Amino acid sequence: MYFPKKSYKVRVVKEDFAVKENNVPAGLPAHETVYRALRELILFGELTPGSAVTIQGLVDTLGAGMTPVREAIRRLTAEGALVFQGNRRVCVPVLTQANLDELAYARAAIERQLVYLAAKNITAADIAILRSIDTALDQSIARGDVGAYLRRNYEFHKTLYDVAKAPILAHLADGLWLRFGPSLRVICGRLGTQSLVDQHKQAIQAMIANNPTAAADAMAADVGQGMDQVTQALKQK
Amino acid sequence: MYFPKKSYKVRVVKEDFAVKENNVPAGLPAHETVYRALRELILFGELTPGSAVTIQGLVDTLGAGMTPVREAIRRLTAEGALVFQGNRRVCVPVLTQANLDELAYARAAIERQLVYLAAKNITAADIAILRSIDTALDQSIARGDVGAYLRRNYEFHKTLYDVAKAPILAHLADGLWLRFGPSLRVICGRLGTQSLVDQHKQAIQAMIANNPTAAADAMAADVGQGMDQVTQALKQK
DNA sequence: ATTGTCAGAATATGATCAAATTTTTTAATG
DNA sequence: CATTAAAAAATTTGATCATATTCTGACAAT
Repeated sequence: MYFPKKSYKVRVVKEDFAVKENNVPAGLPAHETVYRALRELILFGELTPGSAVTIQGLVDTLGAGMTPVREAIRRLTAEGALVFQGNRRVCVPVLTQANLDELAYARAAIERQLVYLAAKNITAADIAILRSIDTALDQSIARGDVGAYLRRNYEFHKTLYDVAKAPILAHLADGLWLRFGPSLRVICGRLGTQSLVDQHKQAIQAMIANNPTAAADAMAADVGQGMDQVTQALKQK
Repeated sequence: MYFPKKSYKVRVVKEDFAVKENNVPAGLPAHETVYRALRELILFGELTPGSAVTIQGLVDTLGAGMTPVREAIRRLTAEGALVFQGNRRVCVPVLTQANLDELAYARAAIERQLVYLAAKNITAADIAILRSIDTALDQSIARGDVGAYLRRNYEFHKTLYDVAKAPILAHLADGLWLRFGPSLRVICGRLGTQSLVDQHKQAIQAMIANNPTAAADAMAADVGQGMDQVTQALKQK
């Protein structure tokens, strides 16, 4: 006889102090949870370029099993957010100037098209959302809150990707964020939020004016500015 | 003092009998081997769009353990070569017309820059290699050998990526091949090699003439032609 | 149609073994 | 003796597998 519910309940009861404990699949599979956590660490956390990422370390930190951790690491390695170091170790990549040039080209090309498509689809409600994110972003800059700035900025771009309804291009763009995110984080942490500029308001204006090309140009310029900041900071180091 | 090389050598000699034993990783880790095998299956094998990919199936087929298979699948999912279907199933994605448009844009943009960079680096020896690949490619077409054509064509582009010395862009381009490879394969299998055209010779001429922009344009056109063929074939289905 | 049951596939864990690095020990030389 | 290079042990971490548990879709019975 087979009683899946029953046996599951028994298991939970047996460890019932652990109702929302770690190893009980709340809703998402563990490998997905670990992936998201590690992704956050890379984009916004303390995982700076050069940091070693160990399987055992994540097993301890996140309280997950080996297999899910392993899968999350492979996924992020495939996306370029982590690199193999020949021996079996994995770390957050350190970008060279040539790497940054590649990223700048790719980001400009992909982001331009995404914003072009987004501008053709965009609704008044979407614009309102973008505006509220941009306002929060400005406040983060004024407050000097680097972490909040990084998240808001990402959120702004990500919202446009959603509106574009181009899943492949959005996935590519997301992968590029993962690659230069750690470097951007370090730079901003060093320089603060004072020197930060963007083209978000120009892009919003162009979208309101129903001018996709102008919006695309604005965001391509925005991306270019961001990459330039990283490049400049890298030179001075 | 610490000399990793030395101690490594000693270790290898000590166990040198266990060269190709069963669960002893001969040269590459199992997860890497499985990844490459699965990648080949997707690019050139019988894994057509829509095919289901099961963990058990690969465990049986490739004679590997579950964990390495799992890792390979996650990697290829992150690269877009496979997709999750919400429930725990994984399959080779079926591309929509919109997807193909996204891919056409991304491939043209990335490939153009890669060829531009390659043309600036290229040596006479590289040109000779490209020519020999292109000759073999033409012979494959004449023979009507679809499998060989696909491999040669990939090899031609891949060689240019190497010459470009732009690892991030090359990785992106590689990921795009994985996405449209299965569709290309199906189309070629259906239509044969008769209608196949490319811009390889024009690109080679431009590189010999030391004209990176012309070479980049030629290969962007080549990519465009390829994507058009897939688009046309998809419409007729 | 709804519910219950089941087989099969996916998820996840911990154990085990192999590989890489650090630390310690040993030996040799000036 | 001190210094330093090599070897050996110890530690940490990665790779793999066997196994237990959970989930899903299909099918049968009402």
